[in-house]
Amino acid sequence: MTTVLIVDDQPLQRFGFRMLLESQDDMTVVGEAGSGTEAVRLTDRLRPDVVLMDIRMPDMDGIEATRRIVASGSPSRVLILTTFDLDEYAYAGLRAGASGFLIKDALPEELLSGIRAVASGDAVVAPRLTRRLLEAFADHLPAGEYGDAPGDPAAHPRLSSLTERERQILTVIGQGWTNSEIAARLHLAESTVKTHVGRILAKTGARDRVQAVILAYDTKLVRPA
Amino acid sequence: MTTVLIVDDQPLQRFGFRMLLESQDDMTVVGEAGSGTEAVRLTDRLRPDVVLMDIRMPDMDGIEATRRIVASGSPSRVLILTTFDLDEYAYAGLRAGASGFLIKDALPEELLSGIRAVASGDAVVAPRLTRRLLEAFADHLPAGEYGDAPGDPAAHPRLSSLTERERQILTVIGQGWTNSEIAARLHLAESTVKTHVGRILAKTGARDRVQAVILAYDTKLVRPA
DNA sequence: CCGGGCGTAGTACCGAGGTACGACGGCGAC
DNA sequence: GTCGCCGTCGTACCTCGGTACTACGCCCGG
Repeated sequence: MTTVLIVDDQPLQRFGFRMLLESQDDMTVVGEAGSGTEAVRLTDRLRPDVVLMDIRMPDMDGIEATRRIVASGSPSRVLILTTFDLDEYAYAGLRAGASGFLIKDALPEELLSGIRAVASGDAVVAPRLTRRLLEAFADHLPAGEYGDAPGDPAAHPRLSSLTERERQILTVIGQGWTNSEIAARLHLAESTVKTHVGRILAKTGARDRVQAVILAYDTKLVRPA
Repeated sequence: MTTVLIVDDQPLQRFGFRMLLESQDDMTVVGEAGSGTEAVRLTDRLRPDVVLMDIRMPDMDGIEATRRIVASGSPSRVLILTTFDLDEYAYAGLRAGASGFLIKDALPEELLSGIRAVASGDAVVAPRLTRRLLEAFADHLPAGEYGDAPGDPAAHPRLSSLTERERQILTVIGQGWTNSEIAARLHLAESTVKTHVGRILAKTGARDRVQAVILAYDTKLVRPA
């Protein structure tokens, strides 16, 4: 039986979670907390398998509460659950030692399987966040036996307004391709490529493709050979 | 409709995946590949939304194939799927630019939802791996600045034939300056700058200043901001 | 002294790159 | 439905970059 502590400042929200969890015969809600300080205190006392932690709370937010719970050496694992998919939250939450990070728009089944995964010692991150986390932390991944890789786009402020397609075009610009080469290899008209390039320059503030290349390197969109 | 390319050296395995995917009315298998080289070729030709990539294959493994697909600027996203949950594989695969990494013991539903997540631009990692990845993140987050070895750019073979002046010009090219800017700031005529640039391109084999910029970064003549 | 590398400078030419439009189909949000 | 974003394609125009070739003064080494 997986024991869960629900932490959220909204009673209605807690109620919904409780109903969902109690409907599962392998889970039980052992307590509820409405603030960070209460969460820390109850976790220490109840020692639940999983703490379902909201972020935005009065008194002490979920990140800080997570940090204290983890730092206390508690065996309880923290699964952060929030309305917001802001990167900083995920970043901070995981740094604080959370075992997972899900967004509240997740399907009920996803939440349940997430809780089970966390309870069994695994970890989960909402797919929407996983992508950005990987991008942000690809640099810091330990090198495997396969050596260096060309890495992947980084979520960088100057690139944030680019569409997926534009980021892709910028990548190949960074690899030194001419417009006509880009057109040929991506099966596009050169005029289309020019349109994309123009928009990339406008959005990033780069003056020409040379500065776009520099930007691509600086943001680690492309990497030195 | 999500288009998928199945890459696995075992025909029986491919058959199983095909059956599973084709049973979904929002997915279609557009091709199969039995090796890494074939995977790269077919991805370029078929441009599937998702490439379901096995790791252990003859000829070229899935990691290298992933690296090439991503480096080519392809819009296709790679979801690595393997029997082994070895960390190095996950690290290498994600560093290679994969959008996801699942283990073959996953439930069919998990595979399907993973494919959908990846197709929609998100990313997924098997929970069993997620935990260790997060630990790796945590370890490497505070680290940050571990600089590269000094390395004298001048020693690089492609730069060795450049004169001091040419290396200087190449450096400022690498900083994004136009010919006229270089002329103004170095108190030269633009024609002189053009002469230098032309010689630099000839000596280094770079086709244009864009490739010269890339060369400057690759040889560490200039470094990311 | 003279050859040769180097840095400087010029002219002429042309193609690639970038700008400024306009246009259209698809698709998701409202 | 309708609006707006995205990706696509087109035309026209002009600038910048790169090539080709020539030329001159400097300094060093033979």
